[in-house]
Amino acid sequence: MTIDEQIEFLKKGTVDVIREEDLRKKLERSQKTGKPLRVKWGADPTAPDIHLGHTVVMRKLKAFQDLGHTVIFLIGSFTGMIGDPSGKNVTRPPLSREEIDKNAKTYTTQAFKLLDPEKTELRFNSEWMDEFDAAGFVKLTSHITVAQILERDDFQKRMREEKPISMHELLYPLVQGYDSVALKADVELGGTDQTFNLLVGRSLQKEYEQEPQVIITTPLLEGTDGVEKMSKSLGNYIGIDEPASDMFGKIMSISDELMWRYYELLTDLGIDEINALKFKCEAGESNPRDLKIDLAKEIIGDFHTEAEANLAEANFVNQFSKGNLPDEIEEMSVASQVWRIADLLTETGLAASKGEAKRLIKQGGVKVDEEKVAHAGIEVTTDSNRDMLLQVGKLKFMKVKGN
RNA sequence: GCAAGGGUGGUCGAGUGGUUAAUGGCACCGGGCUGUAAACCCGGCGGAGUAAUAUCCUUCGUAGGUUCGAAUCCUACCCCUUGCACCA
Repeated sequence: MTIDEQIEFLKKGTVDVIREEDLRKKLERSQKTGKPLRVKWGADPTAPDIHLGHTVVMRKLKAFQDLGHTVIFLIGSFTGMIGDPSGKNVTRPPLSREEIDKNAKTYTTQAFKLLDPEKTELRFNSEWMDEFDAAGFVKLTSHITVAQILERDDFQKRMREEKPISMHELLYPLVQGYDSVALKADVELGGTDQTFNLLVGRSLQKEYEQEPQVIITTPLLEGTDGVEKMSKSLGNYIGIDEPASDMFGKIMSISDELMWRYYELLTDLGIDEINALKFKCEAGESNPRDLKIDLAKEIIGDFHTEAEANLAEANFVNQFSKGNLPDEIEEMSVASQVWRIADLLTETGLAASKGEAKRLIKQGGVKVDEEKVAHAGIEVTTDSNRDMLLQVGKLKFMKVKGN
């Protein structure tokens, strides 16, 4: 690839590259000297579950690796105590060494589903942050001004709204920026919410007389609801270690509109290819369901085998397109007795409370042995000789047997 | 410490004595429709109880109190926020 092609390749699906000339310079030098670029990516050690949202930036890191560069996967073992200021943060209790190691291990195991371990360097920022004494740290803070830090959008916003900003929160961007100094990073990647922090890295590197890093930001992926950004706490995420069938189902349930966004940010298809698909879809030549199936298989392929992806598809078609029962249904045994149906639903956990069970029945969402339950007064008998099939809605199935 | 504002159901956010288990949005759940677990439409969304009603219980930071009746008024306490405090 020529340098121009490399830049195009690296720019796809990003929001900002600051600055492109710097990137070109670095790429050229790397090509000439054969020395790979050091591409930094930082992660918080408190939330080791990677979801598709994280993979947007990870895919970009992979792109760098494909060009021969080195990814530095930085675990913010020190910064984790602060938490990136978002307005709601409070100081977090420091994690123990063991917890951090454990989370880091989970993190890397998941990350290496996409990244090449051979070209990845794992680091922790407590390596250098723990070295600081108070005097040293004060000295570090002297490299940036209050005004510079307060420029950050959410600080501005909180000042305007008279919301609190704790002193330690101001330190977060500073420490993250210093990490770039310590690592001599050439490039740092992050979501658009990281722009400010990444820029601090640039200016600190200048302060320390290093060549400033190039900053590349990627969009924040919307979660399955299509509105909020994907996050675990909002429950709108698709985790990358979820079973293929779960991933398949979740991807099929995103809106048709959101599908395009996922195509753009979560697959290797080029923009032109995606536009072609979109065009065909609008022209009625292909239907969104099939495109969504392709998308699901494409994404699942990154984290599971092809066979698993195909099986997930087959199960989906079987269950939802054809309305058949799923292949695998959870089994459970309960006391052999006469049950009022609502009691059995709560006993098996298919309903959280009797009130909910009755509501579900009233709304026509409960079936026993594929027969709709008419009202909550119905009684059923469990015994050990046969399985009774309970069904709540379209997704919950259970075989129940007396013991 | 002083002054002011605030703590409501998964979340955001109304509500300042009585049809308030508490408007509305979001999330979520069920049904309908469909080429999709999309969109759209309808319904639900504290617990117990009933076939269904009835009924009962618990809930608006905590604990008391006033009242026939309180998320709403009073008292104390806890927590959060902003401002003030020196130079004046």
